[in-house]
Amino acid sequence: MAVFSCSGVEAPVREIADKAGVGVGTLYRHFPQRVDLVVAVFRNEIDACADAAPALAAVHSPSEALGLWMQRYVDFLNAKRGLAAALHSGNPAFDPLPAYFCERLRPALRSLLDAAAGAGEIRGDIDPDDLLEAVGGLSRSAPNGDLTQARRMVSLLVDGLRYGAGPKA
Amino acid sequence: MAVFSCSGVEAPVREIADKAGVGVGTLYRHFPQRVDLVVAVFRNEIDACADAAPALAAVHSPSEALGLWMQRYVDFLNAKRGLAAALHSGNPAFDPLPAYFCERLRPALRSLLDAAAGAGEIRGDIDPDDLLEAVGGLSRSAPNGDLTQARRMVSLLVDGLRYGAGPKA
DNA sequence: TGCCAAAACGGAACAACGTTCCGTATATAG
DNA sequence: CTATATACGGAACGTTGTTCCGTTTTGGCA
Repeated sequence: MAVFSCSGVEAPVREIADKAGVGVGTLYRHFPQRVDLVVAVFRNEIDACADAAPALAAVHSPSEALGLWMQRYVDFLNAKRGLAAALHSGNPAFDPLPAYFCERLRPALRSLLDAAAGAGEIRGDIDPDDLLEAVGGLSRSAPNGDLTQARRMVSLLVDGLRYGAGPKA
Repeated sequence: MAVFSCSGVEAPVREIADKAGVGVGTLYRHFPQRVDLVVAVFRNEIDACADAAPALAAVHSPSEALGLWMQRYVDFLNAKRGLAAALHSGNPAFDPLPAYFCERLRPALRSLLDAAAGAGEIRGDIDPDDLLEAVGGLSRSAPNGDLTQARRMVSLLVDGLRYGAGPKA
């Protein structure tokens, strides 16, 4: 993961092995192909992002947790910009990743939305998928380094969720 | 071009040289980098597609020429599906290509639109860029081999252009 | 504790790739 | 016709992903 974010997804296997302090043979026993390595890293980061949801919910109010998680999600998308190209490279090894992406992130976000809606802090008619995709579009449209703009837009989006909040159904 | 459409854009340089009946040295004198080769092929196909416009206009009625060229454009997009991934690979050698794409194809389409609109066969408020992008989206959304669907949709689109046609302004 | 099979390791070795280089063949000018 | 310049072909180089095998470490049994 460190090598990927430093030297890009195209970093040589040897460099990764060196950084990990192991030989290439060891690396290949754990990840038979180069692609398996990047898939594993990607799944790992998806998991980390999904797991952040309950963690945030435990120590913040529902709508605060939602807002903080959305920013966390922006970070995730920004870090994975390099991988987006690899995903559409046609390599079938990447095919299951989008499904895993939804499978993990959608419930994570849904739990945050439900909690916030249940507490009457936001409106209740929000589809997690819409939101995930919207934030994706937002941070894709922003230029490379300027993720502060993406943050502002997402923050605006979350405020929008609060606007129509009514009392608990 | 033959090798690219047969073995994909990632075809080895040696294979291209063999197919061309020359040595790799000769190939590299004409195209110093592998990337230059695919850029040249791409520009070539853009030119061929753009040049098809006046050729079709010379032997068909304005709206027929427009419809035929749109189908020709679908073929072009379909053939270049493999290149689309390469274009977004971050290699700066590909940067000028999108501009060239617009520079050549926009006037080509505009001349067809103007001719058809001038003849009162289609409406006159169509933006070439909108159309190019729309067809791009149409043939991107269609599955791999099924370009007959893309053809039908594009044909529908062209019929739509005819719908609002009024007498010459 | 001492030994041995089994697993894990490291890095040299392989194949394929893009790219460079140089000896040879071809063309061109005088 | 010769001399120079240009174009050519393919062997050779460096770097990549991947495989292979000798060595080390591990873990259970006497």
